[in-house]
Amino acid sequence: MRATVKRIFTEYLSINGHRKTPERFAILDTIYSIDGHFNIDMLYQKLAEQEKFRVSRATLYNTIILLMDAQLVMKHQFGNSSQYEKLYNSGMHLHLICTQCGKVTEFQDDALRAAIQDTKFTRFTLSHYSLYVYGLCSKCERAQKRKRKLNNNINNKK
Amino acid sequence: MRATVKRIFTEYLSINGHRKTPERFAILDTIYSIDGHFNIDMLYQKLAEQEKFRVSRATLYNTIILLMDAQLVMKHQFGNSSQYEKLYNSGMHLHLICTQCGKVTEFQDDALRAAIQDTKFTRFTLSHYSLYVYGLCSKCERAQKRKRKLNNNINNKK
DNA sequence: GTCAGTGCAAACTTTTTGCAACTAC
DNA sequence: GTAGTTGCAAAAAGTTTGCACTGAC
Repeated sequence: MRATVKRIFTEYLSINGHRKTPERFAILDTIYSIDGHFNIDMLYQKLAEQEKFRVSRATLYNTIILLMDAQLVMKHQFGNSSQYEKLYNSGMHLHLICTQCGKVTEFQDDALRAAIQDTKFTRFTLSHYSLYVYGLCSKCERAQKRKRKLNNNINNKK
Repeated sequence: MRATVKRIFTEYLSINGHRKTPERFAILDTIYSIDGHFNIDMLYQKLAEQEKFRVSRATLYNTIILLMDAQLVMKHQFGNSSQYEKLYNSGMHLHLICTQCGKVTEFQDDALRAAIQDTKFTRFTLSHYSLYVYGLCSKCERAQKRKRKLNNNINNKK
């Protein structure tokens, strides 16, 4: 897996006339060692601790742009800071987001995946996708119900 | 439509013990006069020109949070600044995003919409959703092909 | 040797926060 | 009258940019 994405990235850099710097490969490798979402800060810290490399934030931003262009990384923006995710061989882009507590969960659903993949677009070539389903997680749903009941009682008494 | 969302918002404010300030209703009304996406800056300017109200950005951010909680507005984050969109009676949350030029297009597909709506989630209550399909628009696809051909020629000559 | 790429810090943009003034209740 | 809201300005958070230095080609 890591070897494969490294090859893809090398090829991408060659074709587009970019240099093959050690920083770029260290970043790619670190990204593919992370499961799930990460942001620039997490990536910065992970690189700082596990690798010998000290890579600046500016370089992280630069490299992420290349990796997105090479279809090796995708960007999400749930919260305040952008979240990224490895893209190669990773089908997990269906998200449940609780509008109350903000918790993000990934889920699997083959029927849904097929429906998206099979959709025909006019004048557009699909490369990848991401679905965000908003609603209430079970915890917040229960809290909401309690709250409503409480407010109804107050309003009825008025 | 505007009257309906105003009623929903009024109810929401009552139930949650928030005040019914003129600023809040002016913001709601302006949002529902906008078609498609908008960001805080656009909303600020629109309010400044069309309404008598001068509403600060802080108030816009505060109110948007209430409107999201009341399920009247949803938030996207494509580019740098957050984009928002009215949510009531609006089914257009399927987006095509060109990874090259960044163009965002909304599209309709009833089969896809049904597939999403019919998906059963465990311990999660769907309220709304948003699908982002990434790829190349026809313009950038053509540009990409030209570029690849050019690079192949260069590499072959080497 | 050359120029793309890097690190650093400053600049910029967007969003959040603190506080005094205001007003819906 | 009294909290919840607002406006303003300052602060914070995230990202981009300018510039001198470095190293891949």
